Amino acid sequence: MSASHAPVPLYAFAMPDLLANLNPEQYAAVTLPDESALIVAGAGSGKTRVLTTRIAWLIEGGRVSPSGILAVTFTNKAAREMMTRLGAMLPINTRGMWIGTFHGLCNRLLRAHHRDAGLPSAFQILDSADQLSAIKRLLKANNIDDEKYPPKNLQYFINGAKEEGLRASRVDANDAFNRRFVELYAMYESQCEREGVVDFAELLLRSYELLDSNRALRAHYQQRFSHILVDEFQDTNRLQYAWLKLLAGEHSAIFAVGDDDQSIYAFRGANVGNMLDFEREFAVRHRIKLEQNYRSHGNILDTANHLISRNSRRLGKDLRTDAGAGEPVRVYEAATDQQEANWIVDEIRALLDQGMSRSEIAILYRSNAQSRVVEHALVAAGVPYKVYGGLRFFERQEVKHALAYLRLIDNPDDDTAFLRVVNFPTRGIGARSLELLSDTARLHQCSLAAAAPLLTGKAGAAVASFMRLIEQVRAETAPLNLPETVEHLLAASGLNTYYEQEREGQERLENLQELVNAAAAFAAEEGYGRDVPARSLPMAPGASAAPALTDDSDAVEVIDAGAPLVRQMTPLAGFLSHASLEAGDNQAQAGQDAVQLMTVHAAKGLEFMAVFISGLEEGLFPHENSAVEIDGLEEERRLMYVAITRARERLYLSFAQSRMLHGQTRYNVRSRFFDELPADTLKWLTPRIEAGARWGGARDNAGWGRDWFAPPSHIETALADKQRAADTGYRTGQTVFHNKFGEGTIIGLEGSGTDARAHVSFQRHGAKWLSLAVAKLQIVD
DNA sequence: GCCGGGCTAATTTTT
DNA sequence: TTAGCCCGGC
Repeated sequence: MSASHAPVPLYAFAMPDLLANLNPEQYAAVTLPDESALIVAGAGSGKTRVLTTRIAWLIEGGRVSPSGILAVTFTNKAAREMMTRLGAMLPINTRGMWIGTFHGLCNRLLRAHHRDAGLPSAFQILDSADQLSAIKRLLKANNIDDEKYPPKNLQYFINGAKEEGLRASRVDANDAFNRRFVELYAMYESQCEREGVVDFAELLLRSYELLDSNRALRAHYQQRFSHILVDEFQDTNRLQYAWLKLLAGEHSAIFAVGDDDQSIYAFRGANVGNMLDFEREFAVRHRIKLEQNYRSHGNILDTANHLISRNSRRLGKDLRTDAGAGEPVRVYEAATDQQEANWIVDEIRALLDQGMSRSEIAILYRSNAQSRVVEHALVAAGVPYKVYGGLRFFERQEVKHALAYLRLIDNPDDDTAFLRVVNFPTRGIGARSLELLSDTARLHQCSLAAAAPLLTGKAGAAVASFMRLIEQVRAETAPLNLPETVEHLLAASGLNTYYEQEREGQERLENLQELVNAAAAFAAEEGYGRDVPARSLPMAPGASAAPALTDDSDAVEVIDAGAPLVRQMTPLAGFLSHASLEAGDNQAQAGQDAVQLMTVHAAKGLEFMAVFISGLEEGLFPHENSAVEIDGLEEERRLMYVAITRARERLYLSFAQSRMLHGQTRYNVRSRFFDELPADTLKWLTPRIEAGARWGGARDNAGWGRDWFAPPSHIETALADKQRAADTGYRTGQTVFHNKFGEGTIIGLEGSGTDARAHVSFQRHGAKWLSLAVAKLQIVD
């Protein structure tokens, strides 16, 4: 019998320990009754601690068994952290618990119920790059002009639609261009279906639909997960919110933790509004604010509080600290970006001399391109540094090649994988042969692998020999465990030989060997014995195939009584999922103790003793593109807020009068954020010159962006006429022209009057929400 | 099939 | 400025 039916207190006597050292707000949050609650957790307020302690407290008090918990995060790192901390608090095995990322948990769900979800048992996950190449292939196969329908945009469009919960059949299409997009979306869906692959958004949407359409399954999970805990709630998109709501049902309690002031991912679909929707729709009675900050000194917090108070529509929050005021926030104005970089390096050297370690120092910037100057200065000064945001392990080409072979072994219909390695290493299968093959496949509506035997002639022979290779590797690896399978494949595929002969192949070879290690580590971590073949399900017969859950309640029991659901995956399928869902470390160089360089976005969730925020110039930070985005300036301000609150003791702000950008010297004005910071926490190292004095005339905050992107007057006039003509004058499906982003299609409209917004899918810039009052959109007929 | 020149575009990013 | 992509030539 599963533990879920008999929750038993584990260590009742340990409870005081668990709750010791919590401040009153934290305590209140952790010990809330069994109903939905919103925890507004400020930066550095012990958010993760509250989340994990809440879980521990629920389990310990016998309110729920570990299997009744579902805890969801956005990143694998956060999920791991939660499991580690929980494991330290309670003597339980956290591995079997449903703690993971949205995508990871959805993957688990779909593996367990792949049949009900309409997926093959060995379905594979496309990462963004795979998805893009699948889309390119789709366009090519159907002779579609990729100038007119850029693959990137189609990808954006498809993912955007999925994240709104919309299948192609339900997307609005009013003009020919838009209809074509929807049509391509539908074709993409059937291509994925045929190949047995799902993209990231599909994991979410598919599992949402699975629960939505299958009453028994839904009831089962709703009942099972009586407590759902969500981290970084402000980052959830609409589909994730809907998914949570569906899973919670009528009776489960959602413990949502988030910070509206740290919402910086609107551009990828995050909807802060989910916080208020949640309060309303779940009749939340408890909103608890965690405002006690354990990270930063007073001056730093005051600076952050003051800045963010400028934002409207906040839930409202002021961070406080028991630490003293500490050092003032130092501000430096440089003549050039190079001088700015040199100053930063000088200050860093002073900090290092004082004994601060390099890894406690971070240099933050708004966009990646800004790292170059700083890197130069660091190299010149001989200061070791680490840049975050490079290629990750599973994204390296040699690793992707190897994974493609593994995928083919598991699922030969995976055309993305097929095309990636059919001629790598080269085996004389050129573009001509592949064209023939893909024509054949299209004709028979089948995968490339399935079409291979139908191909005749020289091309047919070459492809057949490749298929024999795959077949042979498949047979040879049947008895092998996961790392052995990878090892064998590296040899049999010719990848090893290829990189051995390659002049600069040494590092790639090492990465391939590292892949074997990663496979071994994965197998060990998941508890697969060395004798478990990579493509077998180590379960009792009968339970190996996930029972199809229909409206038969007996079948539901089988799942609960069986082994953990993760075992519904073979080691290989699990490893491939792992590779797609967790691309690995995001750091370029490995260096031991190094100064940390990253974008502000990448710094979210981290903290450092000393933080430098560089490039604080109008157009850069706040970024000029944000000017035309809905609430763009407020999001930039939140971004600045996140940046400031990363610092524990030292905070340095800097900007440069001129900066090399896009090969040209740009002359910038200091960021408006300086005018929004409190004067008494700042210490100007260079003379502070009042805004406007240098450039003549005050800046117009209200018209953020208006001057910069004013379209030609004839467009403005035409637009004004149309706006006067009827309401906003826009409708979805219309093709519009934007002065900066070019042509796009309106895929959604919201609000009215000055608040009216349009969701526009641009051909070259992706989908953006634009304020109709600010952005000038010309209707193209 | 590979190399290199020319063209283009250049926020932020996890899964 | 520079990185990535495409196309043309060998």
